[in-house]
Amino acid sequence: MGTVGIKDVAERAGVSVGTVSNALNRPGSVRSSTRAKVERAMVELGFVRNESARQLRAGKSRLLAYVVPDVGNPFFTDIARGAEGVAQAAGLALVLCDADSERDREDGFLELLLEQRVHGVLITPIDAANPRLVALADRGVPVVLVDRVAAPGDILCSVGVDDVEGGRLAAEHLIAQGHERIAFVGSPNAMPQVADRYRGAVDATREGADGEILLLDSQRLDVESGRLAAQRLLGIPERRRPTAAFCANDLLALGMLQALTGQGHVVPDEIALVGYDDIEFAAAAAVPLSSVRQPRRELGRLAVTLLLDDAGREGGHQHEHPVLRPELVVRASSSTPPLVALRRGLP
Amino acid sequence: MGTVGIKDVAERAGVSVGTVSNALNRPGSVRSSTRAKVERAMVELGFVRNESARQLRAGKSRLLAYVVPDVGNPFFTDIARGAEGVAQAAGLALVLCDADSERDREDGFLELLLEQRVHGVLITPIDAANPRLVALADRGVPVVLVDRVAAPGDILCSVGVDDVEGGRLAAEHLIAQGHERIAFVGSPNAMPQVADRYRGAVDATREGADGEILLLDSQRLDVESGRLAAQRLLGIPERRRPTAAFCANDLLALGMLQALTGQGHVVPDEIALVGYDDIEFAAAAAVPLSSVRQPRRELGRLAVTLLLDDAGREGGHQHEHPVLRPELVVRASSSTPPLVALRRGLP
DNA sequence: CCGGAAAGTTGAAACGATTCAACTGATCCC
DNA sequence: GGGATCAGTTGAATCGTTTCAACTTTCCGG
Repeated sequence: MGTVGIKDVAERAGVSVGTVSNALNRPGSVRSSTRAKVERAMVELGFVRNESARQLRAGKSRLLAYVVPDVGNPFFTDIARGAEGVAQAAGLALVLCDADSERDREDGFLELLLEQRVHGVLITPIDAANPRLVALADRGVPVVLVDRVAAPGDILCSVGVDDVEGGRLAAEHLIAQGHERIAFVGSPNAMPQVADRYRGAVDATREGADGEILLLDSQRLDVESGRLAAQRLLGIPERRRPTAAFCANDLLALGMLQALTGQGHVVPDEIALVGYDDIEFAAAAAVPLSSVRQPRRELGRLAVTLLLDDAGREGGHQHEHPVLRPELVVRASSSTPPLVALRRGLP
Repeated sequence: MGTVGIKDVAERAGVSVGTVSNALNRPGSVRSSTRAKVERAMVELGFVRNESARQLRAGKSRLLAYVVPDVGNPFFTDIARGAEGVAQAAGLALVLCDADSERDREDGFLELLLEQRVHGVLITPIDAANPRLVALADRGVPVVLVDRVAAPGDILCSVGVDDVEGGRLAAEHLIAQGHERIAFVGSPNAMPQVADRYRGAVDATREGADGEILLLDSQRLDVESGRLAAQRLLGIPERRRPTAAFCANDLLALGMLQALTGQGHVVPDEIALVGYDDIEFAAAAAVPLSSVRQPRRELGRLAVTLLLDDAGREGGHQHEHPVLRPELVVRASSSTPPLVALRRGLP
């Protein structure tokens, strides 16, 4: 009574295996009375199609994978949500692979996915220069880099958000609120995304003329690092201390917020904060956090769309690199209250 | 130049396909000089094993899936982290499937996983009575229910946390802090986990004699619902208003915290808060949140361990239903400050 | 240097679904 | 009635790997 195959169904229904297969894949081409017989047999025997066998013949599976560096970060799960919708509409299932910030895991997944002959791979790579990515593409598995602005030599599709613009938006906003000394919290050297945000902020202060940016380097982008950054900020003598901080992501900003208010400093009066990503918890903070919102779901949707296009064409697929625009969401953490504004001589 | 198969490798290396397969799966049984030849051929041709074909023969894949109701909830991703470790050690890869709280999606994934003949399925089901779960197990796919305390008729493995105990811990703590009117925020009717937490809290007040519980029903367990619950709480005349709220999860508690402080109410002086799950953002809130911590990673590890045990035995596998103990983490949101304690006549 | 055990290698037969050219009957029209 | 057409149906070949009984080679003690 091992497993029920198409053959058992055929026998039971008194037809050939070809007919069962047709009933399954091209129902229209089978006389309805026959189809009924087959369907009944399938139910009676509890038949479940063996996807491995189908794949073996088809050469491709119906799985789409999104390899993320950290499933714990709501930013990525939101992208996944967006991607899932489009994937499902195309008859593909999206599964998530969590590399947990480890290259080895990421490599392990890529290897597995290649062996599985998955339909396609979305990935926010720990290192976009990983040769496995190109190897995958060479073997005919469409790959799309997610949350990545194309670099010159890129030969893969990618979707990204204009982080320079995002950094600029945040800094311009803070300057408009009257801040002249602004801290940037993050690690521009570790991640290109962060480098861009930093650059955008620096550009804005250059143009604004009377702003300056202080870099508070923070290797990791998590809540704990935010708390530490707050300590360092408070260690600066008050005369020279920045009156605002722009954080490379919301986790950092939340950490700072906690440390600052925990020590009696009022946000935004003493120190204004702007985060990045606009995760759900940003709005839910005790002092709702201003943040640069990335169109996450759109990013996911777009990524799958590109991937399907790539998979669709035979060979000649032009790789694309769309870049979306971020948007500043202003909340209490950076809205200068009237009194403070007056003190700073703002309109 | 289509795809490179084991046959091409065999030809190139001047051996038979059987030998290539052996070199791949039982390297010890192949003379090392032969193995070297084979390996070289594989590299030269860029051979990648076709997992579908292997599966077809083996009857089972090396994929483990965890079907979650909501990847956006850090609680589940932490469980996944725990699970991943054990899975990897066993040579299996764990993928996440996000049902997004929709039954149809969940069903879709289960169907797919069955067709893929996955090695096993972990699931935190939207509805544990879903017949597909048992169907899966009947077809020989090990299934483990996660975050589920076994109900009498259960014929699947499960791992859970004692939510009655968790509810009790939270309520006892609040009572010890001098609170006599306590609100429970959540939807005991929709989810058994929440029902248990509620029951534990009610039990505690019964025994504590001078406590009482007010149920603030909230269908969903997200931040937005928490904000709404806060409104309803504040709508109660102050004389009769609870002085503490125990929320069915941290998202609710964070929502309440935001709404309360946003309207000038001081937590914990006026209203104390306790959440559930102890997600990372709980500690990072502006008023750090007390919460009942569930051993999430341990839950994940245990689930995979059970699953592997189930998969290992031939037929006679005793289903197990371990239940772990939660732990209360007290932070500022429910620590009665000295002055208030004095007013309430506490030691 | 022989016999036999051990080690290494071979190749054909699975695994289960899909495909497709060939076949079978109907149906229709002149 | 004969030929053409068409809708359904058939079953053998195929996908790429694993398995395993049979075979060959190597090794060793006597």
